[in-house]
Amino acid sequence: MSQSGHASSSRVVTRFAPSPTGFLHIGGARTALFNWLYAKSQGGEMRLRIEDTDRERSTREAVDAILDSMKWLGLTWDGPTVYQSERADRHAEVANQLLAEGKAYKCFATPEELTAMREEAKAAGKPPRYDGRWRDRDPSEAPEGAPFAVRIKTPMEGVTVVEDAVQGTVKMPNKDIDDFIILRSDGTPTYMLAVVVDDHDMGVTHAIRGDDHLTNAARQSIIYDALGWDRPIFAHIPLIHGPDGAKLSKRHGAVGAEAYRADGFLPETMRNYLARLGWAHGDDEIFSTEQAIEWFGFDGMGKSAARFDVKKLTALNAHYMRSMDQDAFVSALETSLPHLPNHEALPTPLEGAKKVAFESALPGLRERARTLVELVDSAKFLFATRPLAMEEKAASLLTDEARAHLAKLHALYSETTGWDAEVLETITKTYAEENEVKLGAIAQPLRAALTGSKTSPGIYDVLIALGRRESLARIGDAVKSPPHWVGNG
RNA sequence: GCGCCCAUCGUCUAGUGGUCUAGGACGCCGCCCUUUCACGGCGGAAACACGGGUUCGAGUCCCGUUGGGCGUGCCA
Repeated sequence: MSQSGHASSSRVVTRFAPSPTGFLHIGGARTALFNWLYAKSQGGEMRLRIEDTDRERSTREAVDAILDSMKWLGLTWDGPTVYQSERADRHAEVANQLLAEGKAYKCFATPEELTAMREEAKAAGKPPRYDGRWRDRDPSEAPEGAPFAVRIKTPMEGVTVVEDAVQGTVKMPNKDIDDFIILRSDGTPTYMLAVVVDDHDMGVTHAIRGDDHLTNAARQSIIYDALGWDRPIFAHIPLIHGPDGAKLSKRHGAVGAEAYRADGFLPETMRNYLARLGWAHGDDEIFSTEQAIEWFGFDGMGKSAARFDVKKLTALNAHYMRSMDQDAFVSALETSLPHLPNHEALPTPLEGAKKVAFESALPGLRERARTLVELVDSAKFLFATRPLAMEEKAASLLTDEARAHLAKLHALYSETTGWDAEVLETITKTYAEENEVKLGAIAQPLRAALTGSKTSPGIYDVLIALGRRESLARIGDAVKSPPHWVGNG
């Protein structure tokens, strides 16, 4: 194991260190994004470390889910994935070193003792901290073979100062930090020790994480100091809260990143939205990932918690839905499709005439859908089989009068040899003018006949996407049958 | 309880002592465009938590109050 001191190189190394106890939390996704953006912006690298020292709660499924979500979001990491649990020997080694140097000590207090200690302190109106009862006691006073945990000796006086890239100078009185455990009685490390040792050994130069860790930074600094190691630069970013300002939790809706994929949001949207939450580059709202990398820095970070706003996320997604180039969009759709609840609405594999129809309608569909889920819903009419199921409001458009118009239009459309938007528009508008009816009085029933719905892309686009044969057949259906039977179907 | 952090429209934010009668975005309302729905365009309502200082001058600096968050585990 490399002991080679702190990084003397100027290469930036950030890291994302989730604990695998569930899916990738949306807050975690943003932490990962910031670490990634900063590493990229500095020409450095981001490492990934799975903090699975709590064997009880860590699962393989959770690890897979987290990696899967990161991949979806396009957040790549450098080097091997480090599993903290595999480094237990190294952690114990460091704890023993501290023990040997007299900077840590064995504590033989039992869990019951500790609980009692806390309750007494609480009852007396004092802070519930470990009282240091074994700090200066000789281990020989403990019962033979009694289990012990290793605690670090926190300075009794003074303050521990953390220079934070986001929060500024933060001072914690040492009297308020107790002698916390670094090695459990079963010989495994606690989070506090493992983080310090791993960040050091991995050459991490910047620890960018949620500000729920801000007070931990002081504790970790005490370990760094005891070891004589340089601390990384800490950057504690504000947390994401729910719409009500409280900690983001299940009751606010989706908290897992993968849920947003299932809801039809694009990775581009997520990166842009998450980056904008707690960080800003002037008034820029919509920016590419490349721009974010170029602009990213701690000076753009805010200090206060931001509330997660699905409405704004949706609006941003709508933007990317219609502005991405077609190839990138199709690729994103294919990636997300299996995760969408309504994915069965699209034929798989999508090929031949269906593929042609879909791609033909796609620009018009994208313009109107805010999410991939909405897009898939709106594409259903393309693949519907005749006779079309019809929404009630659409059926009501097909009055006898409207159907009479459609019959004549059907005849006109049948006569034409070309089947392109220009020709169809000319025929339709000419018909409307000659018969002195508003275009809407024709276009709307036509839309109903073709899509079974009151809303759709432009009517000529629909005609084109459906093709001559299917379009004429659907119009014919509407002409032949009174609409009410369809609505009751 | 104790410690730490935070505080501009409903929400995300711009703002680094004078150009702020506070700007942008989402959302909301109205109008226009229009074959539907969207898109787009135009306009509108909407904020410096409160109280003291410092200063010629404070959204911007300091202190306090209030409110919110985090931490206080042999969880991470």
